[in-house]
Parts: sequence; structure tokens; C-alpha cells
Amino acid sequence: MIDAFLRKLRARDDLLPGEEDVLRRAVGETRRVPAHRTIIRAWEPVRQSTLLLSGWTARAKDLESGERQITEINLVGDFIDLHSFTLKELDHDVVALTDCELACVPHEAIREITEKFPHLARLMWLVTNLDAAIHREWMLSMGRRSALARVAHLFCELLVRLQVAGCAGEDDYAFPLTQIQVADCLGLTSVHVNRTLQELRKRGLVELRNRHVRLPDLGELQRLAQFDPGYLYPRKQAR
Amino acid sequence: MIDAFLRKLRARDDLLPGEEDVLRRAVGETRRVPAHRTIIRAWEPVRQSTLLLSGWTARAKDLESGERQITEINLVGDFIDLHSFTLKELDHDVVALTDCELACVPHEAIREITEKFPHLARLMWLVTNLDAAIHREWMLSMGRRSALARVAHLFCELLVRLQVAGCAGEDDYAFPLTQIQVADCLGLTSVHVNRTLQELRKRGLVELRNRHVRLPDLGELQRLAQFDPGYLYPRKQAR
DNA sequence: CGCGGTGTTGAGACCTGTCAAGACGTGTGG
DNA sequence: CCACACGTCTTGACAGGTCTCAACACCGCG
Repeated sequence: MIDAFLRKLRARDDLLPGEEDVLRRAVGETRRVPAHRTIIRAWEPVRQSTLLLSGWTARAKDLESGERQITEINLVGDFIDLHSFTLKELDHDVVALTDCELACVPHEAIREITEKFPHLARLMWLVTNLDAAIHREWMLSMGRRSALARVAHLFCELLVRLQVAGCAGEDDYAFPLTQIQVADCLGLTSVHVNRTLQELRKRGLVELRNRHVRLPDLGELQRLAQFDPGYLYPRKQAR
Repeated sequence: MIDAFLRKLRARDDLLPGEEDVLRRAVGETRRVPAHRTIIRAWEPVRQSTLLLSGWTARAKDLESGERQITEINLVGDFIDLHSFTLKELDHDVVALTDCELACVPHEAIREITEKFPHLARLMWLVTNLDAAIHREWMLSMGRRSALARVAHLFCELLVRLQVAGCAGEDDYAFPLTQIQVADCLGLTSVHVNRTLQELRKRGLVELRNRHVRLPDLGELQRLAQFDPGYLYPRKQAR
């Protein structure tokens, strides 16, 4: 159930004896939410963190004028709000992009981990820092990459992350986002995302239909996006 | 010496007895670096984190084409790379924007804190999560705010953060950045930053000269920027 | 006094946004 | 089974914000 999360941790460091058990015991009840539901509302007190067991979620910030910026996509095995353990309330909403299965982990349990399992606590700290690294790469996209490179980069990132989670093939994966949601991720309009996708299709870099994407020329796509997976910290290391 | 950092922590939660001492003992030697120096280079192994005692630094990511994106400004009392404790290497450079004084904190010392001072460790975890919250707000700026609002928002953020650090007046502070660096923060060109600054001056919202800025109509500036300091998590809370 | 970096200005290009309309697809109710 | 409604995708014409390139002014400093 929490296996995708364990895999994510083990990709970065070996777990010590007992750590897997503690984590399994830390997990409380699970629940399902339908697509479009707001799972966590900004600025409301949070007493538990939530692990994503299946589906896609997004962290979204809105301006008064209604424009939305998605600051991160979360996938199977991600905590959607582990940072709420230290922050106690979030500066953004978390919304379900698809139907989702969620597992609760009470902050009290995480606190116990910080008291008694410091190595595991460091790994959970690491996980929140991985989110921040993704944030920084997205900033680079929004500040300095063209629309074409931005869209390409998003497809590249999601491929790698879904592969780690075991939810993607060599060069394809289920892609549930609408063009509106892609636009909200990239700081573009949906009209322009549409035209950009057409350009990527014309170049033979992206095949997208029926909520499924294939990236037939990954090398070229990565070159176009200047995608380097280093920022996802895929290496195992003592931490 | 590390007082600005202590103030930053105490603004979020009370310290327990002994925690201040541990922190003071954790700090190793200090050093000075001149402006423009690269303090930490991306992807090189890091064995210590660095506390900023004076000056301004930036986290910078570059594209091959040479375009730069600054993903965060760090100020007195900030760790410039606390996340390197879990990440072991950084996905970005850290550069000195001004002459800086730095203090080393060996990762070994932070590791000890996670082993023996879990509450303090949680506060240091919190500090890295504050960085991520700033990242998210900057993403909102770059994705959805106009150039005018972006520049305004940056001035608002720096005012609040410098006030917490005790380095700003009611409505003014020393502002050492060039327009090129501001552009790199906001995903704009320096030419456009220049024109945007003129517009802000014309509206009576920003007075900037001699590396010093005053914000005569803070309320209006914040309204224009849709600035809400909540994302800086200025509240004290048990953590 | 000259130099290099920074700030300023102008003209024009271009990328992306805006607005609007229609096509397409899917689920629902009659 | 059809009609309809709704969201999404697509397309076109046009607007506008931001960028590019270039030149010049300014200023601190050696």
C-alpha cells in the first residue's frame, strides 16, 4: 500500500531495520476522493499528512483575479503535504486532478519518528527538500524557458517520476491532465498550450490522445527542454 | 553572531533549554567572500551548511544558453544551503550578491541535532520548508503576475524578511541588487525591469536610488502586487 | 582620464494572450 | 435511441506585453 513511498525512499538511501515497520504503523485510515475535489484548503490547520496511494494531485495557488498557478504535481508514492508537519497550515490548496486514494499519517506519528527514528526523519526531511528542488526547476521553466521547452520539460519530468513510481512504460504513460491544467502548471494559457502541443506533435516528439502520452523521440525532447534529471536526485546515498 | 538565525527560529516557536547552546556550538569557523563570488557550485559534494551572517546571496540556475534564473534571495539569518544536509549536493549555484560573512555548520553537527535534539531538528526542517513556500510564491509571480506586480511583490517580500532580520526600517531598506539581478529573479529582462521601475516611480510606489529603496505607499504597493505575507509563516506555534 | 559595469531610451519584432466561435466527445435525461 | 448540455479541444484574427538590438548616458574607480 505504501510501497511506492518506500520505493521512493529506498531509491535515495537504504532503510534501517525497523524503519519500514514504523512507517507502516504510522499510516492510519485510507479514503477515496473524486477528481476536482479540494483535498486540503490553504490556511486551515492540518493535523496529519497525506500519502497519495493512487491518482494525481496538484498544489495550487490562486490570485484574486482567479488565475491559478499549479506549483507541483504529486503522483503515487508522494506525500501531498508532508511539509504541513512543520508548517501546520499550507500556503496553497491541494486538489485532486483524478480520482485518488489517500492514506492519513497523523503528525503525532511523524513527531514520534523525529523523536525515535532520526535516520527515517532525515529521509522524510529529504522528501520535502525534493519537492523544493522540483519547485526550483519549475521556476527555471517559467522564468527562462519558451513555451515549447516548458511543455516538453513537463512531459520529461513526469515520465521519470512515474517510472520511479512504477507507473510508466519506457516512453509512455497515462496522462490525465486537461490542457487547462497543463497551462496552470506552466504559467501559460490553454490556447497557447494547445498550439504548443500541435507543434510538438508536428515535430514527432509527443503523441497525446485519449489521456495517454507517448514520447517517441525522448532524446530530442530532452534536448529541446534542456531536461537533466539530476534535480530529481535519483541517486542512493547515506543520509 | 547567529542571533539573526535564532530570531528567525524564535519567531516561529520558542526554543527549548539547551537548544541555543547546541546551535552556538555547532557553528564552526566564519569567513568572508566578496560580491560575485560563487560560494557553492551545483552538483559538488557538500559536507557543511552555511549560515549567512551579513550580506545577500542568491540561488541561481542557468540554462545552457546562459540565461539565469535566481530562485531565491537569502538574507542575514538565513541558511543559504540547509537543504544540502539531506540532499548532499545542490541543484543550483549559490552566489554572493554582495560582500558576505558566512559561518560553517558541519553536517555532522546537524546530524547530531537530529539524533539528540528532535525539536530543534524540526525547526531546522521547518526552515527549509519556508524556503519552499517562498519558491511557490515566486512561481505564482512568474506564472501569473504581470511584470509590474512581480517587481512590486519582490520589494514587499524583501521588506518583510529584512524587518524580521532587523535590517529594514518601517518602509525602506538597503537594496544592493542591480536591475540585471532583479530581472534574473523575476524571469524578465533588465530592460523591462528598468521600464517597470520607472512606472512604479511614476506611480509614487517606489523610490530607488543609491542602492537604497523606500516604499512610500506600502498599502497600495501590496495591493498592486497582491502581496500577503502569510506565505512567510510569521506566526509562532508549537512545532 | 579612460574604462567597465550599470542604467536609460527608442524602434521594431515576436511570443504569448485575448476574445470569440465552432467542433468534438461524453454523460445524462427523456 | 436521440437530444441536449457541458467541458474540452481547436482555430482565427487581433492585441499587447515583453524581448531584442542598439546606442548613449551615467558613475565609481583605478
